[in-house]
Amino acid sequence: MRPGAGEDEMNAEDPAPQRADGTVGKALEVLDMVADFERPVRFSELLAAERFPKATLFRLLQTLTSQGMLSYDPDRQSYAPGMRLVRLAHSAWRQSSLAPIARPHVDRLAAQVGETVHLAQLDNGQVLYVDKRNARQPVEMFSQAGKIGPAHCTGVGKAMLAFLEPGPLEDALARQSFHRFTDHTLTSAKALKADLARIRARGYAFDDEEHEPGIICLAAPILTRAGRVLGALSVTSTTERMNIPALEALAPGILQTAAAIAADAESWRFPEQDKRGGR
Amino acid sequence: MRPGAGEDEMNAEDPAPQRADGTVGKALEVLDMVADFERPVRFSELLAAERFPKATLFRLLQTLTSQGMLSYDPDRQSYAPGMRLVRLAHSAWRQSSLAPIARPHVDRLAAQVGETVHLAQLDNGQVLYVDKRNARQPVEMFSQAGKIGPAHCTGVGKAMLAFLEPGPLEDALARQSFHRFTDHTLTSAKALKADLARIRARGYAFDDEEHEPGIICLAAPILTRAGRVLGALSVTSTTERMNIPALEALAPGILQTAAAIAADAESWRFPEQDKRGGR
DNA sequence: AAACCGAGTTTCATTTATTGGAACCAACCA
DNA sequence: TGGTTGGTTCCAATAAATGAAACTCGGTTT
Repeated sequence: MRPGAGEDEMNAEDPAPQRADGTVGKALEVLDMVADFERPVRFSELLAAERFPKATLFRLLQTLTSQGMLSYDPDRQSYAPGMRLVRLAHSAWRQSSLAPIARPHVDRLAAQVGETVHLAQLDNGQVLYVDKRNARQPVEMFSQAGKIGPAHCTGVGKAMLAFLEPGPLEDALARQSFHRFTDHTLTSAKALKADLARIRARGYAFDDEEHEPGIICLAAPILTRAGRVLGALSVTSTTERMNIPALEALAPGILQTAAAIAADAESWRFPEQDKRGGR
Repeated sequence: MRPGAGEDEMNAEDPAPQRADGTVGKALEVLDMVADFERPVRFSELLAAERFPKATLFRLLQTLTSQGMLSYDPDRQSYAPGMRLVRLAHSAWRQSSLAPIARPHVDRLAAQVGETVHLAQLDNGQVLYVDKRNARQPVEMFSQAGKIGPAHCTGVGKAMLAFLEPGPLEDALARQSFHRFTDHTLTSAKALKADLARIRARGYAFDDEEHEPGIICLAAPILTRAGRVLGALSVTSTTERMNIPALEALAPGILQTAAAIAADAESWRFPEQDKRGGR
């Protein structure tokens, strides 16, 4: 089994979502659980929320804490994601995300259109924002990079879904909540697929107030020459300032930027540096 | 053994640095190793760099990859930190770091002094930058937040070390490389301790070109009322634009900001929200 | 004050996953 | 063709994870 390969021919009917490779998988599941709470969480809350037996959960938490992946506040007796994650994520962001490569292009586009620009990637069927240029105020750091969002009702999400292979697409669709955020939200796989077909034909996606009322956006996928989805790029505005046709006028610039990012990403090779960071 | 507690009375002579709780520890060690390379890394490179036997390392990598903690590029046959880390770090940054609480204060200070401002915390004896305000251009995202640096030769590092308890201090000192970056770098624990005493007396630290030539900074610790080190705050400039006395003139503002952050951090309690993110 | 409680922690025999030496496979040289 | 490197798989030995139950410790209740 090659790690990266996207197994097409897995049994289509595995009962449990077949997570958890051994102990490490469980530990990471706990880690996710703590992170999902978005606030310090107590042992008993985790215990209630999870299938692990007391003692097991306890040891898992201990291990993660002693490893710095979680931090424990003895006063409040609560766990929170630890700073080691931030350190690790720094590396991840720098070398696995599109952000460093795309930065100059995103900067240019943002300056050009004067609206908010998002750069996103697909992570487990969810949209993961990896960079953002806010028209005015300085970038909100992590509060945006690292944030996840739904794919079924965002421009970047749909732009990426539209160009997925059938296998990964089904997988991603299965992970959508299809939660209705607004009147315009597409709330079924069928409706979404119809839109995806249009997006594929058109080359870019709209979000016409599907996620938040008053917020519209145009998004283009970032694709390798071979057609693999790398990410997506979007320009967001409000119905007050703009409308869909006005956004569409920006499409050429956005598509061009997306293409430029794709080209850079593909030609990118890591310099064969041999120096190690000064630890 | 309470997870968070800083065991004072552990046998002072454990031979190996006693890492690795079980499998999870090993997996995380591999993760760190991959991250430390700061570039995609091949199986054999990791194998050479590490004590794990081939098969073990292989399985560890498989597990981490299938969990999304690493990404694997089949073409180049190389591993890199995965996007799941970015997602997790987002949570960590938001709730475990000082950054969200400190933001308004950091903003204000940055506007006031017109120089680069850093917010840092101590992570395993290293300085971990959690936020940054760049005098001019928009914030460099992760490229700064999540970055680690040496503690022995940076303003924020020394400001934090100076107010550590003897136990944690010794631990942190033992982790310093004491690498000489410039002529001014303090390269021994003895010299550093002398400086820490001055810092403790003075209330703030200088970095007088100890890390980079031409770069000077003034840093203040962020302390709880009880005296526990939460982090540090610094204003950085260049010898071209400023000098040490000029920086010292900014000290009151920096100290005041640090105090304000500490006060906010201490009064901060997480709102007892019960809603969960819309997964 | 004694009994009770519930959250958190530890123990220990049982079960299970991890381990790693060795064999294997597939390219790529020479 | 035969050697070599780089990566993957096997499987019996082993070490680690497991989880039911017992325990501890503050704070309640009766």
